[in-house]
This record gives sequence, C-alpha cells and structure tokens, in this order.
Amino acid sequence: MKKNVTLQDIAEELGVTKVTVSKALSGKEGVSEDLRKKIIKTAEEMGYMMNSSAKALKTHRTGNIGIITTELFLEEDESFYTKICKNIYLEANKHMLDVIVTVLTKKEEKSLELPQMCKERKVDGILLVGQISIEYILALKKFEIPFVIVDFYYKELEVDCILTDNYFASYSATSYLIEKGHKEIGFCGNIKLTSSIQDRYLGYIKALMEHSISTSNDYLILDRNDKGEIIDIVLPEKLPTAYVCNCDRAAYELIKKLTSAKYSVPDDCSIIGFDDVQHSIISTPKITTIRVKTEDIAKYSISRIIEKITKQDSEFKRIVVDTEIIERDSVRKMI
Amino acid sequence: MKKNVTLQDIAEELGVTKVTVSKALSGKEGVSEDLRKKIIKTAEEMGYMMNSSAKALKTHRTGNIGIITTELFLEEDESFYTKICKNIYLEANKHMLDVIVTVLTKKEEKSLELPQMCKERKVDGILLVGQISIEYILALKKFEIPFVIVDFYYKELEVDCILTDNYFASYSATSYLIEKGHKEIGFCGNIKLTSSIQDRYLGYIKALMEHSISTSNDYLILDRNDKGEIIDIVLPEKLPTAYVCNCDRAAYELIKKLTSAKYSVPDDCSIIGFDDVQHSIISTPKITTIRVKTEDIAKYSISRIIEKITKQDSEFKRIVVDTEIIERDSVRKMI
DNA sequence: CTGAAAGCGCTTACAG
DNA sequence: CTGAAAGCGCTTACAG
Repeated sequence: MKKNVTLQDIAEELGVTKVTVSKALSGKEGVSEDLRKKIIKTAEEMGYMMNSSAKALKTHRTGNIGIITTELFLEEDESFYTKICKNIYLEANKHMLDVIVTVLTKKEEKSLELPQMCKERKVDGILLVGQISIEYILALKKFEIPFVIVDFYYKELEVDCILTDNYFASYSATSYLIEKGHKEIGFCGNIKLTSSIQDRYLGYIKALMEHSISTSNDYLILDRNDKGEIIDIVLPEKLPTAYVCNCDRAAYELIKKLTSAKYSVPDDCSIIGFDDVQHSIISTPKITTIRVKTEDIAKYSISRIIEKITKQDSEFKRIVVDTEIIERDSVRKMI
Repeated sequence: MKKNVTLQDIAEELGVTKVTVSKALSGKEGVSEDLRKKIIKTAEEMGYMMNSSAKALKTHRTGNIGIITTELFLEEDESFYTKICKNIYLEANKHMLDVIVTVLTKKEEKSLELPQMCKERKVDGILLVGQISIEYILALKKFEIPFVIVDFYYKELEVDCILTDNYFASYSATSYLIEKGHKEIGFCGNIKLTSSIQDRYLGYIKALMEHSISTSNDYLILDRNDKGEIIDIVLPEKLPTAYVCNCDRAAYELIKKLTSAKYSVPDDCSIIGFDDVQHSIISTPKITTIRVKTEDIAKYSISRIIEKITKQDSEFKRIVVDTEIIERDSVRKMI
C-alpha cells in the first residue's frame, strides 16, 4: 500500500482535477455518476485515505467530540460510567464522529485547567460525563465551545444536560413493590449525601403517599455516614417487608446483613436496588434493580451535542432519560 | 474571548511576523527571550488557541493516539480494562498526546473494517487493548500505521506487545502460600480456556515443583466449563488447605461455595485470587489477590508507541509488566 | 458536468 | 535574531 495518496494523485491518475475527485469522494453533486464510480474505484485501488487534518483546517470541523470525566467516575461507580462512555463511543461512530477522552485529575479540576483537546481545538464539542465542579463548568462556558453535561446538573446554571429520572424511577420501583402487595416499605440510603439520592427518596415517598401508606422513621436506614463512608447497616427492631435501596451496593450490603442476621431474602424481606451494576448479579439472591438506559443517555448526549455544534443553538435543554425495572430474585409477591 | 485568533493576528498586534510568533510559542530557538515573553503574554491576552489541524497538516503528526478495544472488554472484565484505559489517558496526557477511543462491534471485528480514525489519519499510532482476532491485526499491519497490542499476543505474529507476567505472578502467589506454611494447595480454573490461565496454572505448578510438593488431580477444580460458561464448583472429597484461583471471580465463587458448605475461609481453607477486581473487595472475607500494575501497562504502552511513531522502529519488542500481591483477609498462616 | 483560484493556519528550510 | 516564501491536503465559491 502506497503511503500518502492525495486527491491530487488520484486526479492525475485519472486525468481529471482534484476538485472533481473531492466532490466525487465526499458525495457532493456536480460529478457524473460514471466518473464518480471510476474515481471511487481508483481511490480504493490506490489505497487513498483522506487527511482529516486538511479537511478540518478548511471546514473548521474536526469531526471529533471530547469526553471529559474525572478519575473518580472511572473508579467508584465504575461500571455505570464505563457503560455510558462505551455507548457514547458507539453512538458517535454511527454519526461518523470520533471521540477523544480526557480524565481530569483532582488537581486539574481544582486549577480549572482546560484539557489540551480544548485548547488545541481538537474537538467540535464536549460531553462532561459525571459531576464536575461548577467553577470548572463556568470556565468551560467562557471558552465558547459547545458542551453538554451528562448525568448531573446545577440548577443555577443554564447549560444543556442529560439526566436520569431518579425521582420517577424510584417512584416506579416503589409502586412495583406495592403492586406486589408490600405495605411496609423501607428506604436504605443517606439522603444528605447527594441530590440524586434525595430524588430517589422523594420518589419513594410519592409512591407511598399515593397509596396512603404511612412511613416510619425506623424504616429509613443508612448505608453510609454523612461523609459518604460505608458503614455497618443497623437493622430496625421490626423489619418492613421490603426495602428500596439508593443503589445496588447498598442493596448488596443490606442483603448480606439480613442474611447474616438469619433473615431470608426475599422470603422475609424483599429488596430492590438501583443502577444495575455488577453487585446486583453477584449477589445471592440476584438483585431486582432499576436500570438506567445508558444507551439512551449516549444517544441523547450525542444528538444534543451535534445539534449544538451544527446549529449553534443557544437555548438550553434539559433532557430526561427513562429507566426500567430489571426483575431478578430479590423481590417476592405477598399473598 | 475573541474567536479564531491566529498566529497572524498576534504577529500584527506586535508588529512582528507569524514565523517569529510560531517559534516563540512552540519553544523553538531563534527568538530573543524578551520578544518570546512578550509574544507569550500577548497570545494569552488575546485568547490564542493553536489550531492543531493546521499543525498536523504541516507536520504529519496529529498528536493523537488511538485505542481499539471491543465491547466484550468493557463489559465482562470491565474494571480491569477500564483501569488500563484510564491510565493510558492519563499517561498520554503527560506526553501531550490525546487519545481517541473506538470500540469495535463484533461485526466490525469480523469484517476487518478498520475504524474511521485509522482511515482518516486522525491518529499517529494505535493501541489494541484486549484480545482481538489475528486476522484483524493482520489487516491493521497492512495499513502501515504503528501499533502495539496490549494484554495479549499471538506467538506467530511479530508485533509489539505489552503483557502481564501471568506465569511469574502465579508462581509468586503460590510461593507466598507455601511461605505461609501451606503444603496442600489446589488450583481453581479451567486450563483449556485461555493461554493466560495456562500460564497461571503452570506458574502454580512451578512453585509446587520447586518445593517438591506433589499435586493431586483432585486439587484441580473448575469454575467454568470448556465453553467458558460459569458452572457450579464441585469441591473435592478432601479439601486442600489453600487454593490459587485463576481470577477473582473464581475466588469469589469458591468462597461462596465453601461458606455454604460450612467451611470457613481462611480458617479451613485459604484463597488467593487474581486481578484485584471489585469481587475481591466485595467478598467476605476480602480476597488476597494479585494485582497487575495497570499504571505500568499504560506507561509501557505509551512509551513504546511513542518510540514506534518517532523512530519508525521496525524491530519488535515484547514487554512484560510486573504484578504484586495485595494482602487481604482470605489467607491464613499455618502453624 | 468540470476546472482554475484562493485560502484554511500552521511550520520548515532558507536568506538576510 | 528576524522574516519572505513555499507548501501541507483539502474544500469552497465561482467561472466556463
């Protein structure tokens, strides 16, 4: 395979001009179909590869989009964000876009140092995946590059975001338990920790309210302390028949705790998790959980950033993504 | 911030020429220190951002490297490959390189369709992370783009690769158990499955041989069948005092099995895992395991690909990366 | 339908 | 130490 074949080379080979070759190869009009076919064939034979730098220089479009995420998200909640990123790569490719990913160190996030890919105009737009400080977002905003934030938001900021519907998902999960005949339902999670957990808690409350089910404070148990550190779960005196957990990890630990206290899951107590992460499959029994549609997150993220890039659309949008219940073995039907 | 500030703009502002500005900003010699400082300052004030496409067009270097991986690796063994990729991003950034990642669908892998980033010369070199078919590698080889394969190899291929020292790691793990006083040591894993598992098995055998410890076939147990599907582990009549497992997942399942058979880990049986993946932390007791130094994999991958890009180094190298034992709670010292 | 001209924003010799 | 010239490989009007 010869190296560095250019449009010019193909043109000379065929006795036409590079303008025609360019049109033919990029699918533009202004070339007869016969010529186009011949050009495409020759290009292939000569092993032509287009030089996207040259194209970018001329068109002011790199055909790349950037992902910015932080170390944290590739560690802790890893599988969730890994799934989102994977789906973003796939989705981007469908649109003939490539994606450059940068993981921000804590230091970079603190110093508001923008990644090289921004400063060198290597991307047309940016996806911020997972919570990043508001100051950083402000810094990026000044940069006048289109961007969309994924899986978080700041209400004081007018930026495009793609969100999970935590509130509705948790409401659905709780309703699902109620449909299964549960009337005493607890919640496991520390609502002081994040806005997502609050939303999940309030969705749970809504479902209870709707069915006039009262809740007791005993039924609210903690999986982590106010610093976010994992703690030993303390079971209440009287167990409810089911728990909605703020995440699969909490569900996993709760099941462990119940099991070691000689309770059986789901016979004595049903458990529903959140996130559909490894923990839910590894656990015995396997955990019924809420799956966030990461493919949809990816799809909306990409389509929104494309809109912003192409239309310079200045109004901002908040897109909410659906969830679904994955039924496994940790919930039982009450008689 | 004004958009599209170019070298020319800075030059005009300062009454010099863009050549001088270029030299000043790229740290080349041929500019007085005074002028350089003034240029850098003005560039900053004007909000200059270099256009890397223009640079790439001229220099034939994009400053990007590509990662090719498959859907599989972002799912199954997810945390391991996620860690490798994360460290690659970080390491690349240290060298002022950006990374474009592409995940290959099964279809693309089958059809030997090279990713867009290759065909459009968006990257200077490529890292193949996780096993990909030999045909695909051959296709890539024809392309004459520098590449390095990470965490696998084919002995029939002369390509650069970065490998885990499975053999030595498993040898160390087994020796560690022997030092702790264990004399009856089993292995959990299906050696028909992959070359890595074979290496791990043989490292285990070497340690036994070295200490003249005989092994019985009863002590070799399976976590998966020959198709790679997870199966119910069958414990031998007489339990050894310790098991070396081919991966953390196997260790996790084995502990579960032992626990439910009323054995205590590590009191009745010690367990050592492999990979230092979520399972090893989630398990009770936490699993002592072998950690592959993913930072080193990243470091060597990047430095090797840079060598290949810059020197057009045609000889190929096989680099082996160290491992370390992470001591947790699943191994006990024999008296 | 086809082509001649200009230009995107840099860097690289080379000349002064 | 500084600058004039050429060129990387495309695409975009515009002219024929």
